[in-house]
Amino acid sequence: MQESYLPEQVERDTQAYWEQHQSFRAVEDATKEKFYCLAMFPYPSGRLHMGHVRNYTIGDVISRYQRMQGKNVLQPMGWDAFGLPAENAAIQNNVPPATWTRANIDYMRTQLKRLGLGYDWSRELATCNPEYYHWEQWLFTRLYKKGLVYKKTSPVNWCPHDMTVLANEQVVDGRCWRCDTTVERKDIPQWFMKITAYADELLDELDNLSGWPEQVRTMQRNWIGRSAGVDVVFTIAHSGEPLKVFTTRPDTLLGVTYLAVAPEHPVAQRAAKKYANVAAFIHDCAQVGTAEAVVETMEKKGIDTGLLAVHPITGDHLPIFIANFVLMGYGEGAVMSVPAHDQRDWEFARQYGLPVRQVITPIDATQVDLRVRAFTDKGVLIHSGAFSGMTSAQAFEAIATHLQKQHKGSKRTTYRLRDWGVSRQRYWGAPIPMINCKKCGVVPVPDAQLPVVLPEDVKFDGVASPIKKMAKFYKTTCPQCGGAAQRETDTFDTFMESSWYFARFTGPDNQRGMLDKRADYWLPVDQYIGGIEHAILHLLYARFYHKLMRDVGLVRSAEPFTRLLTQGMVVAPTFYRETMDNKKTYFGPADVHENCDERGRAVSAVLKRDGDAVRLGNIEKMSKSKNNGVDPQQLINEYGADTARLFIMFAAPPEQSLEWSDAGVEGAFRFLKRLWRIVYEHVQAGSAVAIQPAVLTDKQRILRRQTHETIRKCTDDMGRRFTFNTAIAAVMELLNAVSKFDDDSDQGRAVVRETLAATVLILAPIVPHIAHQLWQALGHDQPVLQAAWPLADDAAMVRDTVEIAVQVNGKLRGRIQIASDADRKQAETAALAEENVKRFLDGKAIIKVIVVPGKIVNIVVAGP
RNA sequence: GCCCGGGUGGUGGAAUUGGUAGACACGCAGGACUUAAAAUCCUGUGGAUAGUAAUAUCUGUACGGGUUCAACUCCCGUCCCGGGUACCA
Repeated sequence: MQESYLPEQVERDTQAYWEQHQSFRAVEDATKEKFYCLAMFPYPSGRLHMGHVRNYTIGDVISRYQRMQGKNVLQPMGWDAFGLPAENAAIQNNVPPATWTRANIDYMRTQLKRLGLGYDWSRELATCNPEYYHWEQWLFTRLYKKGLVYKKTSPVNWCPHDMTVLANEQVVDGRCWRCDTTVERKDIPQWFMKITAYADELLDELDNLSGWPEQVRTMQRNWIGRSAGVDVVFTIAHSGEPLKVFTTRPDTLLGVTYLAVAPEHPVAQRAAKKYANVAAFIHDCAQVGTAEAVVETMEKKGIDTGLLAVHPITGDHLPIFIANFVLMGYGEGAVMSVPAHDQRDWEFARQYGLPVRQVITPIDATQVDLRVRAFTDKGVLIHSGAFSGMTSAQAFEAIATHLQKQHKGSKRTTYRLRDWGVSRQRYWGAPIPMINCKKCGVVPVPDAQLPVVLPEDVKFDGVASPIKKMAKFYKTTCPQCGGAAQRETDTFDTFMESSWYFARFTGPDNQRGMLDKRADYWLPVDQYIGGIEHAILHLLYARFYHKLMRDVGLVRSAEPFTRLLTQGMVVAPTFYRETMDNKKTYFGPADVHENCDERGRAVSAVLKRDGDAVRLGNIEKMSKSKNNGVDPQQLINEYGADTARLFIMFAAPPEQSLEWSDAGVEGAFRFLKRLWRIVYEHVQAGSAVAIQPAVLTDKQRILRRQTHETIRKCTDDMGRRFTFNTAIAAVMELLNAVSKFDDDSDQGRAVVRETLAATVLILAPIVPHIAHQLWQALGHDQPVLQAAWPLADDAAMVRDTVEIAVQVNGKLRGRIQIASDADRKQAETAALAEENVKRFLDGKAIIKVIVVPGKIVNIVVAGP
């Protein structure tokens, strides 16, 4: 054993050992309990950042911990390789997205290997490979035949200057990020998957996902947003045409004072033909992107169409407005407005001088002032004819029934969840396997012609997808009639690939099918780990996809991920400069020098390169687009992978977001050096005998007790709570105790040997390289990788006395030592006898005494 | 706007079921070792007051209220920060 800790050498040797022994190769074995541990695969952006290090270290720690519990562990890794950044790089640097992406993968793979992550690399996959997306295309054509896939028009962000579709990220303050042109909404035909057909199951199954954080389940519930409501049919005066709206508050129907329709609604279009100002308003409404956050925060505007609607119950004539916040395609594209009982309607009515008609009054009959705001709670109906006096709940049923009888409405369950639009007008994605034939219409590509391979040798001569102009790609023959036909040139949303990769890892070499029986050995994933930013979209799509695969007979389970750990983001400051045309250029934290105030907060910053000021942005998740990722490479080069892993795990519990700072890395490194030295000095002094518990001295017993208490705590922290930071802290305390323990006797050394062995075993999942070496040094023939997790011995943890706190009126006044088996009476007597406590009881009447065994005694006295 | 989180010393964080706030670590200060430095080791470290000191008292978990014998923890309200918001992944 080396005297000093040389991480580079330790890590090189250990990794060579793993490589040589194929230590992480996962093999299906029906006789062993399996554990499939998966961390969300990365987008190959170029280099790892600290968020990756955190994500993959957590996964590796859990994998290694489970392995020490005797499980047959699968931990794979792959690449979410399609996506927008590759196209941006292609446009900027004139390099094909495939080339750029594969180079990034190669570099990032070496970085992951350097971190010592125990992956079964034989299962590696990249979603941009035809062998992968082949099966996604295959499934899509199956779903088309099942009626779960359809085409409809839907709005996109359109840049009229670049003549291209923009992602929401490419729209900055309503303008194109490249040319600063105001973005427009434009309707184009796109493919959709019927996720709403699974809405009930996706919602109801959340109740059974007990291994998921409640927070994530709540977010998904709200996102799916099942609500009961009523379709209400108004009619347009004069023409008598129906105008359907949906409401979750039919009890307020008698309070409707106007209707509002989307600018794209046929009623609005008709009014536009008649009135120039209406046409201008509609044109105005389209000058905004499609993002919900933008639509919901923009100024609410409307215009009167001049048309009137007839109320289905009262027959009143109500104005029909066009409103910029009503969206075509969500629901009916038209809403009924009840200013008295909906805050947005109230504000709109006030702005345009529309009447406010109260029809609900609070149950407790308190006064409501509708001049101040809308009253949005449920209550009792007034001014509602035959329905007056009913509660909101009663009126819901009564009004729905009434409308149904009159054929003017019916009850309906709706979802906030919308069908999944999977078409992208981009190049770097999996081609949608559909053919458009003039004669036969849409025809799916037959199985024998799959995969539809994306041409990789392309040049970007503009910003548009090159395959849209590539006849070689899109010209084809119709599989049905044999005539000339065109391929779909749109590609899939990249969420398609990430929705089933977890399943493909069970058999990535399968050339004949999407999945095989290995899937049912490994699935579902026992532990999934990834950023909280994926709480809704990715995790919901993956759940949906899993059910789709189940329903075509590929898997048996209903849900893909049994337990979910959502790690908090690693966030970092952003720095940018703004040009005259509002374009922002972001600079990495490594290229910037921050000036801090006396409290350590950054107040200004300059670019190191030129010394000129840059602006401070928000502190955000590390990302390519904001250029605020911190590359772990320097850290690893300087201190080694174990220090990097230990530091990131010690910095905070995994679910908490973490503002990046490398202050404290030294501490992690110091700890490993200390551990190495203590083990070195211990083994240099010779071997150790077996512990004889009966003959131990008090000090020996105390150290041994702390060892076993630490094992117990760390087992809970690492196996159940996932609070690796507190497990590490407990091990640090244990090591502090060992260095204070000065006893060279045989039994003294035996106790130290046991403590050091436990320390190495507990740390093995976190710092596997140093643990591998130290385990050998402590005299074990088997590698630590094959060692079992240590067991806490109850007999070693027995305590004779415990310290408990004594409070008077809830304030701490003293501490007492009492026998650990003392009863309440004994604890109370001891507490009352404590000197400082007696001072506070002096001359006061004791009202009661609360005893919490093993914790606290609180004496409640009268008076001040 | 809406949905979901978070806010504790100079810093990262601990307090697991309502029961001793600040474990562990960083930083800082002082000391030991050294010709010196690095490394290492030891001691102290929320704020205030009193005391030579041991120690004691008051105060303190974003802010304002409340429940309770007892609140970082539960409830109501406010502010600030982060994530998502369906084409960033």
